[in-house]
Amino acid sequence: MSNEQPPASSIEDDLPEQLRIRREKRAGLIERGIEPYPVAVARTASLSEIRAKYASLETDTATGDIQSLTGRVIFKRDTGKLCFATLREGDGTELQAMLSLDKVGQETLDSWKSDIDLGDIVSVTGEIITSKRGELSILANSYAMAAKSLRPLPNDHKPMSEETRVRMRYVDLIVRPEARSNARLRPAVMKSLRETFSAENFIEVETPMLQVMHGGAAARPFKSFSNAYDMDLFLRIAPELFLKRCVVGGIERVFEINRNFRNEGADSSHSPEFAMIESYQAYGDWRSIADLTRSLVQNAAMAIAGSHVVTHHDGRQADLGGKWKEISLYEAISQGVGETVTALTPIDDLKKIATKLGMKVDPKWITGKLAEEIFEHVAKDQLIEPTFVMGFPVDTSPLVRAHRELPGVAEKWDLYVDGFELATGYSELIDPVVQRDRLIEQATLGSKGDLEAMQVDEDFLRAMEFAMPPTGGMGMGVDRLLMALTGLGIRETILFPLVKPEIE
RNA sequence: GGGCCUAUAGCUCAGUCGGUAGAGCAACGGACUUUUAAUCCGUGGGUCGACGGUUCGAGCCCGUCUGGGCCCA
Repeated sequence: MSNEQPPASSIEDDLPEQLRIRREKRAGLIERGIEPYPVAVARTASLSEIRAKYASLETDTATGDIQSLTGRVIFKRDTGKLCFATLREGDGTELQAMLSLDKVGQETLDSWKSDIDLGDIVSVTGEIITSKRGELSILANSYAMAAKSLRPLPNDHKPMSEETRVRMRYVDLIVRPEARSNARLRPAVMKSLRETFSAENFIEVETPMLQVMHGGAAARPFKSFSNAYDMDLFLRIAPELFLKRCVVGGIERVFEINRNFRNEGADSSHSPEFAMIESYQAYGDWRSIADLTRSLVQNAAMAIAGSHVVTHHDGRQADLGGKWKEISLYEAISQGVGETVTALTPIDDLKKIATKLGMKVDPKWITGKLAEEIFEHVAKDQLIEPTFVMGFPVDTSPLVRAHRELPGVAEKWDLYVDGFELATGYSELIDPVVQRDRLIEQATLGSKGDLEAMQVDEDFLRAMEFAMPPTGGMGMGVDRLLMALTGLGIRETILFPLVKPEIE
């Protein structure tokens, strides 16, 4: 509780007109003994319950059913002796309230007109009727303020700018139907994912987000500090190394859905914090885990769209059904550049190809990284329908086992949908000696200035030395799954994306 | 990292050639017992993102910075 408040006058003087007037109305209510924020108001049913109960009531009908309903006032039409208002509740259901002089009396009608503003939350008690125009309504005997809004709602007829929507999602949720449905889409997808995992006997675990070592992906971490332990801690960039410890311990089918943090740029498909699914299946491999991934995506589509064909917010349809296309990374590169490229193609040849394509080549890129960049340059945009890109370079995949036939290639796929990377999957590297060599190689890159390189996690290696069974593993971005299902940008799939503070 | 666009009333946006700041919704006052983006009459509301410059004069031209968006790498 704060006792120190600046003098009320200094606040009020600076406020814009509409905010000042609403604060004055709040003060006026208190002065007249009316609580603008009561501890409780009458409510006997939700608006949607009333809508369902009287789904087909004839025009100009009185039901005799007395109810107390609550909602936010989003439209107000005051006439001399009969006032109309539209109430809206959280899921977007609306119902009309009517206040007539002969039911509520002059005093109540006047207070309704002067005290109630757009945005206020009210409780109305009265009979459920239909108006002469057929609108299902509650004809008030009385009303009560449930909560006074001190800020005016934005114009309900013009969409808010993208920035305002993100900065004030609470207002976005009040005024924009799509914001409400998007907010409910995500939990529906999460539920579906967990059901799919459960049906396949996968167990959900939670592993550390604050980590002593960061690992499991190529990314720059957020760094923090523990006062109690007097040491640096990192926000995790991936849960991979802990989930593999689970598999060593005998949790043969394991998954985690939780937040990762990467200290990198933000754009329409990257957020500094993002939800990620990771899953490991003992005695599986990159193909079995690809099947699981497809089930997860297709079941999620079914859960929210009732079909494997999903309709994006702009009306475009995307077919996520059936068995998905597979292409080989190096074949795609070869086709894209018009000459044969394999994992054994020397880096100097790759550099020539990249230069010919007009790409800017970072001299720090290793051979595999350059091949991946060339792939993204020539093929990425064409991967609209779901496509598994199979066989990534082994030198950029330090946690993946080598391909059982192709030299220089790892048993790793990336799943592309709509031109972006949705998921990745491996046959996991389980030889602890090879794993150590790979991590030491990474640490060497790190010491040469590769900020995304992995660290040598000795405890992880010790776990591996206790023997991990042959395993398939996958990771999929939840926000990106939402993007693939809806066509929305990442900032629309996340309820409260990071925004820089407003300047005062 | 580079380029382009953008910031004006509570919200969404106009603002011509550099010459007193505009609209719709919202607000305020009034009329109206079947409205539903109600209607009609009237009124008020602005640090034009911030700082600097050019100019007799800047929302507008120039520079720097900040926020937002898009494209490229």
